[in-house]
Amino acid sequence: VGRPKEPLIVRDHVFEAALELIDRRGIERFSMRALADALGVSAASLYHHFHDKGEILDGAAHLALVTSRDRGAGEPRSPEDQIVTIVVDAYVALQEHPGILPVLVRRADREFAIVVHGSVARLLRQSGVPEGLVVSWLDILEGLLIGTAVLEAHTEIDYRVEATTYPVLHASLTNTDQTLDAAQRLEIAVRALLAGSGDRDPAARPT
Amino acid sequence: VGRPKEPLIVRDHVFEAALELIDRRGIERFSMRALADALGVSAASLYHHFHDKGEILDGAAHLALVTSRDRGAGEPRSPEDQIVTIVVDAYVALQEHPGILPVLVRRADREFAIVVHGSVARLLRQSGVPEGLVVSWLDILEGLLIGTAVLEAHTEIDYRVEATTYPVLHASLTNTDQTLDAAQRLEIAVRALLAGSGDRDPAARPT
DNA sequence: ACCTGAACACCGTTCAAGT
DNA sequence: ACCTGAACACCGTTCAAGT
Repeated sequence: VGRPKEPLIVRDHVFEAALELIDRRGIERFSMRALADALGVSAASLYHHFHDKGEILDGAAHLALVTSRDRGAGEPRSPEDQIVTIVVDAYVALQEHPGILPVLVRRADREFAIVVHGSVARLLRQSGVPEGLVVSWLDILEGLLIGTAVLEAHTEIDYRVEATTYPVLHASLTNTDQTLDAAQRLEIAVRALLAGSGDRDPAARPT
Repeated sequence: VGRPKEPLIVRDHVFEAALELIDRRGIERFSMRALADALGVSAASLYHHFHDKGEILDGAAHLALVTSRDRGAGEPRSPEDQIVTIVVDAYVALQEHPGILPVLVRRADREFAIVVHGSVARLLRQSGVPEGLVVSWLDILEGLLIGTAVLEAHTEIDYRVEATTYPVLHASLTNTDQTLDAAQRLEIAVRALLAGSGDRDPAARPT
């Protein structure tokens, strides 16, 4: 055909279509041709708007992360509570787009991270983490967040455990009354980490 | 040609060659043809020994994880110290094969995990974690481990942070005297988690 | 400037044919 | 039983050609 009056391809629409496709059919079946089909254009024309496939994946990943909700602006809360809320919210956002996880694992999205890091850094300081360790604790929290999302995206653990060889593990797997889901685990892990984060500089920590 | 007297393809050799190739040139450039070339056979013949590419990737991932060292059998140590050693050792093993990480993210290797889980489960019990929460704490530790490895495999953070918008983060990024490397972060994170893991059942925890 | 069909060099996998 | 070359249906990307 040829050049239309209005461009057929809009960057943001492409990212949305890509994320939608990845969420619905998985990253494995996502291809430039499949995306082009969904958009009603040819695969070749996508290269007029994007450098390569990676740029589209980055955009879709960014989109998945940015749609994090913003609850908890209610009553004043402790810095620890606020950090927990931020981390758990980010986890929920990740969880809603499990297909995009492999992309995040290979291509970090630092543009997103900076917003979260900015506020969490301040909260960490408030809760008594010394300035020189703030970045390290940010990395710890981010690692826990990503790892939790990655593990949860796997199919459930279903390994056979012999009671005689691994008695404790076997008993624990059988005793599932108190088992926590991923969001609950993340919350108590973050609380435990924050409780331990002040240990190195107790004087800076009120209470 | 035809059938040789001795089989040309041995499963374990294939896994070794695959891991070596992935470590050296990255998962992106790893293909059945490249692997076959390295082995001096044809790509088609690999399908006589493996169901598909995924089976080979699983074997390579398993190989990478199994080569975890076994230090620390020296003087008797606290359960916490032993857990720290196991987790950090597993991290080091992961770190030595960063190319295989994307494979681990998509395909969990539970056969490996069970060995680690068996001993860590026992140690968690010893350090005061109630039976019903052992599996949850195993998941937390595993999430932290995987997330730390994933984050570290990325190129370093190099984002621009404006001092006026994010004063605390900016100051912390500038103050790098105390910054910890990934293994150090993992160690203090695991210690903080273990310290917090007993809180729910303090009676079970001896001092 | 923007989009297209056709082509290039790949890829995982299958299969008839060889010994 | 084990290995092969050739083929199939894909893939990301490029490019001359169209308007």
